[in-house]
Amino acid sequence: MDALMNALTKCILFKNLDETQIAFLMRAVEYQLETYAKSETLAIEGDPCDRIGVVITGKIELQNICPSGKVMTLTQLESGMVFGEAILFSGKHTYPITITAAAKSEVLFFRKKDVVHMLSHHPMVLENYMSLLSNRLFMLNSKLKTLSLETLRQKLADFILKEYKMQKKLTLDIKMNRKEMSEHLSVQRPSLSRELIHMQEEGYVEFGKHTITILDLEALEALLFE
Amino acid sequence: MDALMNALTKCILFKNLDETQIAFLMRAVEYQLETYAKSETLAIEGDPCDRIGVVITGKIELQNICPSGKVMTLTQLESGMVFGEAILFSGKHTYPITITAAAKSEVLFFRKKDVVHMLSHHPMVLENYMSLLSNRLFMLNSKLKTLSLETLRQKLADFILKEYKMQKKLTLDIKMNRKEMSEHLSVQRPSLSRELIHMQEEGYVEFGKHTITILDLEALEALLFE
DNA sequence: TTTCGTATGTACCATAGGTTACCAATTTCA
DNA sequence: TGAAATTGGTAACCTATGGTACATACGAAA
Repeated sequence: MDALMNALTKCILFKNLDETQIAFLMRAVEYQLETYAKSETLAIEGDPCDRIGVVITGKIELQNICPSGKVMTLTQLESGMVFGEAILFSGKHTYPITITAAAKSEVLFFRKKDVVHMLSHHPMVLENYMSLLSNRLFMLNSKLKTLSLETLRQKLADFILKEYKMQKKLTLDIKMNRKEMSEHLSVQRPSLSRELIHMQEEGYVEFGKHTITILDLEALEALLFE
Repeated sequence: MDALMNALTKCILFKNLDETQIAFLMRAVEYQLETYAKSETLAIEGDPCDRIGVVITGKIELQNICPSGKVMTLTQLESGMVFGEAILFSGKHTYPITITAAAKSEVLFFRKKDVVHMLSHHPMVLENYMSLLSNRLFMLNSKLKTLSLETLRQKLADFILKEYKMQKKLTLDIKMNRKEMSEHLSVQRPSLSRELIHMQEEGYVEFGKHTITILDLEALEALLFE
């Protein structure tokens, strides 16, 4: 039970609640604690879904399994992390992906009615749940914006401007090496090198191994709207 | 007040509530009804946001305004439609876009505390709000998946397979003409024609003006995972 | 039927960027 | 310090697709 409470206090749904409050909530609802062996499947795409899961121990993977059998791992979930929270309240009540245990794992499940009970009886849980959905929406939106950039130059400009917003200085420290950077932007490394050089030649930026200096901020911004 | 109730009964937040219930809720919370002239700005990117808006009359536009001044209209909202619902509960409390009135409009605003009041006092509103966020998440997810397809061939395969799922037959009726179809896939019309022909030559499909016949379903699916 | 307009296919070129191979520079480790 | 491994830049090549212009075919109206 220690591991359980440990995971729940880390869980974003119970943020800002202390152990007493969590214990109180848990006594008021039903839940299912299930154990999975390594490589065991929790659910495959299309399976009905009427509850959310909270990872207590182990490691859970969300995967896209193609008809050809190829597996793409989308995310790994660890102790305290939640899945299924959007399916519960959406129109579609089936898993859009496959869920497997990457290690021996314990998962705590709440049915919709119990989730609703917690939401309506504890304002903080409601707030947390809404934050979870909202923040995920924001993240997706920004991913979408990034993906909708057409040229490598635009992707680079977007990347540089985002760093600028975070670092708030014209000479940016770049933690990644070129390989990592190219993967981050999902382009080829030589293509990245080439474009960096072109942008330097054209006076947008100057770069070193682990720095990029913005020379023409406005021009960079303008690139995103061509 | 007639227009107001008319809009609210259409509003997704109050789905499955009758007028009496809506009126009851409205009496329990504060709200602001504001009027905007055509072209008036409700909020610009970066403005603080601590309330959601419901369009009562008129037409509201969500726009992305570039530093260069270029305006991209993202969506038009009409009577009953909601905006700001994700900002309210996300970590960031500023508008990520600009909002303007495309016509003389009335908008009803609820502050966060009033939204929370409605959510926690009426389970149906809670359910509706969650559905709204969840469904939007799903939509974005599927958009993201579509956008992440790299080649025109993959986009086409994805399009055809989606139609197949909906129409559940191998000979698909295509309502759009080529121009509309190319815009839907955001590619050039001649490029689309070219690729359709290649895919026909290679035995994936056969097509006519307003039909596409799937010849090799598995091969089409395989295209998406290359 | 003829004619005009629109939808569609075709052809051609330009270009971005993937792919690969290679070399130089730097780092790491013995 | 020297050798091997890693990293970054360079170059050559190729393909997908955008862009444009044009031809053809079809459908509607006169």
